[in-house]
Amino acid sequence: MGRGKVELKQIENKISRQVTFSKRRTGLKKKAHEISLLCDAQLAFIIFNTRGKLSHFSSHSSVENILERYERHVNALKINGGESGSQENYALECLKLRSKVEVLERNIRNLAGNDLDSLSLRELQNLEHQLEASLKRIRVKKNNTMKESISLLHKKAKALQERNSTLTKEIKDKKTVVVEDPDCWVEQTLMQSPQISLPALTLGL
Amino acid sequence: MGRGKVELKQIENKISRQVTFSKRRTGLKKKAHEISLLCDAQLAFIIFNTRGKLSHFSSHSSVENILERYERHVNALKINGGESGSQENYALECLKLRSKVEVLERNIRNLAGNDLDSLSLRELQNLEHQLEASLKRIRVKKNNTMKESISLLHKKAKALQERNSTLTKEIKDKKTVVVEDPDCWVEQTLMQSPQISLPALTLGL
DNA sequence: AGCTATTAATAAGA
DNA sequence: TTCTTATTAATAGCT
Repeated sequence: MGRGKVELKQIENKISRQVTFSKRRTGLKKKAHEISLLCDAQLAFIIFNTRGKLSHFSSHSSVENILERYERHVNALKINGGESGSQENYALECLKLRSKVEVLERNIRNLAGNDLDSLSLRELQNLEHQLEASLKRIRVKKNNTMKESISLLHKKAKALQERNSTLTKEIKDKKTVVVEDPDCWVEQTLMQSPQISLPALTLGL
Repeated sequence: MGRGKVELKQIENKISRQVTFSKRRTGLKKKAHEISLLCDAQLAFIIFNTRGKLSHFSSHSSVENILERYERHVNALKINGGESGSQENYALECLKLRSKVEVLERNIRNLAGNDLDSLSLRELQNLEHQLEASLKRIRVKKNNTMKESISLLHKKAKALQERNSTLTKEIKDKKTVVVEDPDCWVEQTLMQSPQISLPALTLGL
């Protein structure tokens, strides 16, 4: 919707990227506002531009309120057994969790082949072997998934083909009957036609 | 944009409200995705429908990451003078960190080729491609590290060999002296011996 | 879920 | 940024 189509990739020119950002952000806010009104939905969105400048929008209350609701929602899924945790424990847990997050994030970066400078040769080799093993497992899983799909589709195809032959045969039979009773033929044909007009092999995935 | 204009107020009919919600939510996600791609922006949005059902979308990392970034941003704005809120903030941060840890751990398990059952075929393929790319990078890094080690060792070896020749030559010189002064020879030899008895090529690693 | 007549968003240009 | 306008995209109302 503009003077031409746009490719879905980063706009090279910095100025037009900024202009587009500004325009589309306005559009996004408008749409967000509309859906919240029309459909009685609560929403928040947060957006950082390339340079890290923040904009945000929320339908009803503050962004914070909605984020809190979000957190509650996400955390409600967990059984969250121990209510025993007092205030001090939260502070302590925070510290632990922060360092845990740091470690996990570094692991993930390494698994993605980034931030490798700090690793020794041995660690690099371990990483390599680990990824090779992962890849193997993932490929096995993928192949199994694909095989399952395929055999399912084969079964489906077969069933449909059988149904097809049955129907074809039925048609022949009806025709034979017809020769003996023209009125009946017309009636039968009309009734059958929707089914006859192709139980096309819908092999959807 | 539809068969007619719509008034900006809650849609009375429950069914059409739901349908509109679903359609517009899709549109909103699409637009969000587009702006994030076109303008290199990071964004997250969170939306609850009338009945409190949650949907969310985020451009790059997880919603959690962007929320965290948001919190950091907002907190940086506040002078954060009052320590009053700190206790509650810890509790809130804990909740966020816990869910973040959960997300990260799931990512790591997937990267290790575990817990793949919940993934679609497409997700499996993405994972496969990601790991292939990682592996490539890691191998490049490993090779570079090895090459560096090797050239370093070559240099070291060369230096040691040179030192070796120097020492060998020195010994010969001493022997010549020795013939003229046996006492001196013994003393010198004893002093030199630790070095002579092989500056064995300690090619570390 | 699809299908289109319509309206709305927006790219390019000023 | 803001306005204009030619075009493309989203979607309201129906099936």
